[in-house]
Amino acid sequence: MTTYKSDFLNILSARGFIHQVSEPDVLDAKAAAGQITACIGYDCTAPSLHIGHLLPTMMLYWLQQSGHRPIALMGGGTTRVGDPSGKDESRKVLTAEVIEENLVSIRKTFSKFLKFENDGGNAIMANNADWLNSLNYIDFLRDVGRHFSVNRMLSFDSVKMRLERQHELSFLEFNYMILQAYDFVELNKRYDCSLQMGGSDQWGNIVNGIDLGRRMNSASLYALTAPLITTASGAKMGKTAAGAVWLNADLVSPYQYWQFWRNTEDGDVSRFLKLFTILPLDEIAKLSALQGAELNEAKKVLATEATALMHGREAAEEAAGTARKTFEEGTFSGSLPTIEVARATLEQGIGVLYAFAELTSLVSSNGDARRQIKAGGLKVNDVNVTDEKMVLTAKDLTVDGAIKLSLGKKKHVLLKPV
RNA sequence: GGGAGAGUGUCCCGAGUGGCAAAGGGGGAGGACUGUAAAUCCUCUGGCUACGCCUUCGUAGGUUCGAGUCCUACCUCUCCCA
Repeated sequence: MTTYKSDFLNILSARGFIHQVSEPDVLDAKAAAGQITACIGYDCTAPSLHIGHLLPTMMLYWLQQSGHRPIALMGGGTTRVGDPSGKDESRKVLTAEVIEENLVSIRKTFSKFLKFENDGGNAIMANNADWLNSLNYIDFLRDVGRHFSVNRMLSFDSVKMRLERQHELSFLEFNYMILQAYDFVELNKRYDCSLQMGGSDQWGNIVNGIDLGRRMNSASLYALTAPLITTASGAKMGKTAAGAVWLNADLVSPYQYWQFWRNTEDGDVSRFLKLFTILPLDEIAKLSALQGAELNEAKKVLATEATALMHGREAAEEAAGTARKTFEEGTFSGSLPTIEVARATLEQGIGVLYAFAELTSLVSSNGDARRQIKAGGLKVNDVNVTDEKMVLTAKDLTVDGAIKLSLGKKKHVLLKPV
């Protein structure tokens, strides 16, 4: 591991955030000498960030913690274009309204990690729509476009992949890298931002910005990218059956979020503790030394710490408690996901198929419910369902006044009469 | 505008060229084994009021006892030429 002079790079390096850095020595000296300003760009393609955004966001966190100034750049303008990097299909063009809604929804997430001015900090929230939307085409081509060589743009991976696989790459998307490069230069002008960070797939885009800055303003800009995180078994991180692991609590509850981290593979625990929690490294070292089944303790710490960072300490403890009761004590906690049913409906009796497929959506259809029953995957109050004609009534209410429906070992929903 | 090719089970990739919901893989789900892990093994992965019925191969028609497959028109995409 390289040793740096600046706290910032030392922390990132020690915790495993660094994949590539341009001119590491120069950047290090600059960060050691005084405050630097760095930015990370975020798409507004969805109403919430997901786990994949967490890594770059943690870099902004450490940046601020080590005395520098972070900029969260919202892609209100660039999202209207669409980044072709890493995608072999054109993205649907989003309307300005949707982008604006997404932007507002995403914004809240950053205040969990960064202190903005209204919160006594120095972090900046920028939106590239502020300068991109009003660009004049001809002026832009003359000022910025002339610095780009199409020959070189064609050689970038994001472009090459589309061409090689004979997929369409629209001129709109082809311009994305120019806009992102321009963003960097603009942030440099406005806020003296000299470093852009991002995932490893952003390297090409960021380097373009560095070149453009040098040509337009003789500015010295730097790039730092984080490694692409895959799980120990090689899968891309952050996808579950239900889709992406979102950061907004209304899309993925703190309990589900906690579960996501709890189910981390053994081989990832140490790495994830360093990347996704802010625990001191010596403590992480201790946790990582645990072997075999004891590693589960480390996973719980990982889950609770990561959840606390995102959803607050209280929600994290509650999720941990719910998990403990559900998995270790065999009882259940009222904070499991709950579906309410009218008491009268329950009095009349509810078919199991209906309960699982319609009420709780644990399974996707009656047919799916039947299959799961056959496979022994459905449980009512921890007892396997064997008869698909079984009817749930008030008699099935436990002492806690609810019926616990389970799919497999991990997914539980409470049915509560009201 | 001219020429060539592609669109299949609504998660993805992909066989299928007149006859059974349509091979195979990935991904996913459940079970077994475990530690709420990984690996491995087994099962499943269109819908329903279910020994039957309905819906599905880009869209709309047509030929046929029968169409993913043949014909016609159209849509979308890719490549080459202009």
